[in-house]
Formats: sequence, C-alpha cells, structure tokens
Amino acid sequence: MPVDGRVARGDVTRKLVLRRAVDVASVDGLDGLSLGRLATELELSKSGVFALFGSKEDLQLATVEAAFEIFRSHVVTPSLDVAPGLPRLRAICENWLVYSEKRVFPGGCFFFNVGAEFDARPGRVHDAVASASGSFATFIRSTAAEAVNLGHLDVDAEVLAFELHALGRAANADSVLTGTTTPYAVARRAIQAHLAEKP
Amino acid sequence: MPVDGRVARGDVTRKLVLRRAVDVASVDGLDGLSLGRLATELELSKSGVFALFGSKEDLQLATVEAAFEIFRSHVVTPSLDVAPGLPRLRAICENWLVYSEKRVFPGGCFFFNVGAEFDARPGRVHDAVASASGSFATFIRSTAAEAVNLGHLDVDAEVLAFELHALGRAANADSVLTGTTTPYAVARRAIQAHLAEKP
DNA sequence: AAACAATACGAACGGTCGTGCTATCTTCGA
DNA sequence: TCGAAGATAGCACGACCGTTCGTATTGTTT
Repeated sequence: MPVDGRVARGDVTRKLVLRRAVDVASVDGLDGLSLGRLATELELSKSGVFALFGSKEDLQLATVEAAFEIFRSHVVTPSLDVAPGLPRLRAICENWLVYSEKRVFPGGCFFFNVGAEFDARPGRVHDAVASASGSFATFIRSTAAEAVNLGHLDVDAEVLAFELHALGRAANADSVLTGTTTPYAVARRAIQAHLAEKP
Repeated sequence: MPVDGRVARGDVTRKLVLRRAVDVASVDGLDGLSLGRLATELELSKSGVFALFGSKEDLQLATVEAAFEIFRSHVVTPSLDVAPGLPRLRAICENWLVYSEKRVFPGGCFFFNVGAEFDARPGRVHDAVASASGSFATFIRSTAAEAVNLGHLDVDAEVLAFELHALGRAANADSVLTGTTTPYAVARRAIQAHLAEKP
C-alpha cells in the first residue's frame, strides 16, 4: 500500500511491535503493555516505539485492531467458506474453540481478557473492544437466525447465539485458568447437543 | 475474635481498606490496585496501609479472600436454604444473576474480572483466584448432580453445570461491556429452558 | 513500672512509567 | 541537488510505584 519507502519501513516496525503487543496484552492486559518493555524486548528505543504510535492509548487501540484482524482471519473468514445456516454455525463454533485451544494468543482469547479488563472503564479503548466484541456477537446471531430461517433449526435464534458464544468463552476461561483442556471437551458436548439436526 | 485492642483497631482499618479494594479491583483489576491510591482515597498513609498487609501481593490475596466472602454471602449461602436438587439449582442461578445485575461490585462479578486478569499468570494470586472460582464451579456441579440423582432432571450433570455457569458469566460480561441489561433477560430465558420440569 | 507489640505516620529510596525535546539518518518530491 | 518528511535514537522530566526506615502512639504483658 505505501509506496513511500520511509513509511514502509515504519510499517514493518509497527507490525513487529503490534505482533508482540497483542501477545503481551493477551497475558498481562492492555495496561500491562508498556512502551519500555516492548522496546527492550524488540531491541528498539522507547522513544522510537512511542513516536510510531503517538501515545500509549493509540498503541492500545492499534493493538486491539491488530488482534481483531488476527481473530477474524482465524474464526470469521474461514467460516464464510462454509454453507450458510447450520453448517456455518457449526464451523464458527469449532473455529472459535480451535482458535482458543491452540492459543493463537498465548493468554487465550484476546478479547475475553481485554474485554474483562476494560468492560467497566470509559474511554476509546473500551469502545474499540466493545465494538469488536459486538461485531462478532452480531455475526453469530445473524448466522443463527439464518439457520433458523433456512429451517435447519427450530429454536430462538437469539438465545441460541448467546448460548454458543457463552459456551466458547467459558471453555476458554476455565481452560486458561486451570491449565487443562477438558473444558473444551465439555463445551463441545454442549454445543453438539444444541446444534443437532432437527428435521 | 481479637481480644487485643490494637489488632482490633487494625482489623477495622483492614476491613475498611479491603471493602474499597474489592470495589477498585472489580473495575481496574488487582493490578490497578495501588497502595497510594487506596491510602489517598481513605485518607490514610501509604506506609500505614502497606504495613497492614505486608506487601502488595498479600493485599491482593486479602482482597480476593474478602471478595469471595462477599460472593458467598450473596450467592452460595442463601441457596443453601433452598431444597436440594432442582430448586436449589434454580436459586443458585437466580442469586448469581442478581449478584451480577445489582453490581454488588461496581465492575460486575469480581471473579470474572480478576479471573480473566490472572488466568495466564503464575503465582499465588492466580492460585487463590483459581481456587475460589473452582470452588464455586464444584458447588454448581454437585448441585446439578444432586438434581439428576433426585430424578428432577435427566441430563448430563457436568454439561448442565458448565452451561449454567457459562450463561451467567456471559450475561455479566455482555452487560458490563455494553452497559445494558438485556443480556440478563436472554440468559434467564436460556436457563429457564434448561431447568424446565421434566417428569 | 518496665518491656514489649501493633498501628500509624512522614520522609525517602530506587525503579518504571508515559511523554517531550533534540539530533541523526534515510527517503521522497521538486 | 536541496529541503521537507518520516523513522529512530538519546536524554531528561515529572509522576507514581512498592518498599524501607525511623518514630510516635496506643495497648498488652509481666
């Protein structure tokens, strides 16, 4: 995109910083992010990293955006290749569980952690996190509604979407907190029961 | 308990500090807790607050314990007055939802926030949070198993308990993040469907 | 009455934080 | 070729952090 070699160089560094930032934030939160820590770990100068983003808050916002892109590429985009309705709904759930289970972010789902961190605080970071989280919730809900409209399921689509999203997040939370993988198995059993064929 | 008037005075201050600490931590996390902030807000000296707990980590541990006591008094204890099995399971869910909805902690469920904050970090605080969280999960699970054993329900008790816990936490997360109360209504519909009488 | 223990304070410590200035180097456009 | 623009580094700042120390006050124990 940038034909300018200067900003191209900057974008390389920005990408480098952000990839590290999302990993750090998934474990220590967006508040646990510090310019000095990022700079030291990446062998850059603190002021250089600072200048690249303008402020701590802008770095946090860029981190949220970068994480959302990674999230979409693992969960949303591949699901769109699957047939609408029930098959796609199943794909979303499975892709989400794999995304969490494989620790695409070392601390588990980025938006689970950061959402809990900023849920009760005002500000631009809260709004960005809420927007990303809400966008995915809408995606599940509309897919569930589609499955109902196509006659694949006969349930309350809103409740179903809420339930599936809840099960995934609970599996993520329990697994990361306890260091075990059994929560994913339990969640899969529950999801399977919800998404059984009902002709 | 303490007949010593000195530690009695200290316990008053400790209780004062901890009540503020759990509120602060429910919004800004246990890392957002700072001795200086607590001391300033309560008009105490920073070193005095520090001496009362010995270290920052010990303050965090005491905060977790204090929060767990509040949690139990709102959710667990009142449920034990209800008949075992399905009635008690219903009571647990409703008490939990009310506990979250009424914002007993200003940032929503304390253990949801702090659990997400410390899930991927090692240390004593993580262990304390995991222990408290696991203790409640066990409580739900055993109550669900009891309901099944009593013939009140005919389902997989482990999956049911996981599902109910997941629904409550999701309602809490969505409500706090979006500032709305509709997630509680959706969760209640889902829970009701799970806990319908099946004779 | 004397020795001890716990609370509470104020001042200071070394450290890290985000941020601001300034300078150097590379790359672009005229 | 020259000056503007962006990336990056070095240095210093004020603020806040957790922690330590010395000390006064209050209560207990002997």
